[in-house]
Amino acid sequence: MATPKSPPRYEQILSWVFEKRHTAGSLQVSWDREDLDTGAEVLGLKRVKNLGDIPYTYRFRKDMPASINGTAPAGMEWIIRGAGDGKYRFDAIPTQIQIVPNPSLSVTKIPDATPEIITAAALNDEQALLAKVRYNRLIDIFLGVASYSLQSHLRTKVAEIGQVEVDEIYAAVDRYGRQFILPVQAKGGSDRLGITQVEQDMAACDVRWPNMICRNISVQFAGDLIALFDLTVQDDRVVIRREAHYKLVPSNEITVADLQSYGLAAGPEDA
DNA sequence: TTCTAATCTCAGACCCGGAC
DNA sequence: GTCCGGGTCTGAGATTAGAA
Repeated sequence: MATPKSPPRYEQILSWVFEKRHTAGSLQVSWDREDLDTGAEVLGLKRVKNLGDIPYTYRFRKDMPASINGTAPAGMEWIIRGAGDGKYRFDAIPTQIQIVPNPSLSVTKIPDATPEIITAAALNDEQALLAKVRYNRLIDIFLGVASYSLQSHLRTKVAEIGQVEVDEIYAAVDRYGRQFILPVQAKGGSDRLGITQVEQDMAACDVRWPNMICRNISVQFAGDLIALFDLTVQDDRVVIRREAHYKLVPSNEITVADLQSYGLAAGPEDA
């Protein structure tokens, strides 16, 4: 009989930290970076050279190990939040809905204005997605505002959270002169969008642009469509304020019937 | 057996804050 | 103002699993 495969090193270490720090009934479990080293040592595992990769993996890439999530009260799940430099906290929060494109939503065709050279040169899905959103002004179309790309891959430090990265930041103004700051996360490949990401983006914008209204935008490829989400956090849950699907096509493929089928877009002031 | 996809891991880039 | 070290995350190579 084959020996059952042991869980990956990251999972064993994180589970050990949780088990060591968790007390029955508690909904918050604080721990720090050094615990990961201790865990590896106690478990007789090779030391992980990049300790920060462990929490990052279970915050943004993978599901929380079942050995940890299994201890959450009914209807809840554990997430990892930053709690300052080198400090983290497991928080039990209501089970999150997956932010995935709704297949029953209508599709709006947009004349594709992406320069061919950009499409050809994009190195990965995320880069291609952000370029298509930028060149086709999908943020403007989605929110009904005039938006301007401010910075790509903004990295900043937020007290109580730690380092935060936003894929792209837009500044925008609506017809009433209200100014918005729009953190945009492009999701593709194995990355997933969760409450941690949305909270971090909002916190970063709050620190850097306290006088502007923050709107969290997520963009995803959905087959040949681009899905845009306006997200927020309510009662510890990421919720979709608005969602729209766009298909970039040559302009001669858009018919009058297509145009007549589109309703009037709601701007952020209508949401 | 070979190929492909998924997963795991870590070197290096980068940001930030503290020390000087 | 500059340097340096700590911390975080990306991107990609290595490894493993599954399919053909």
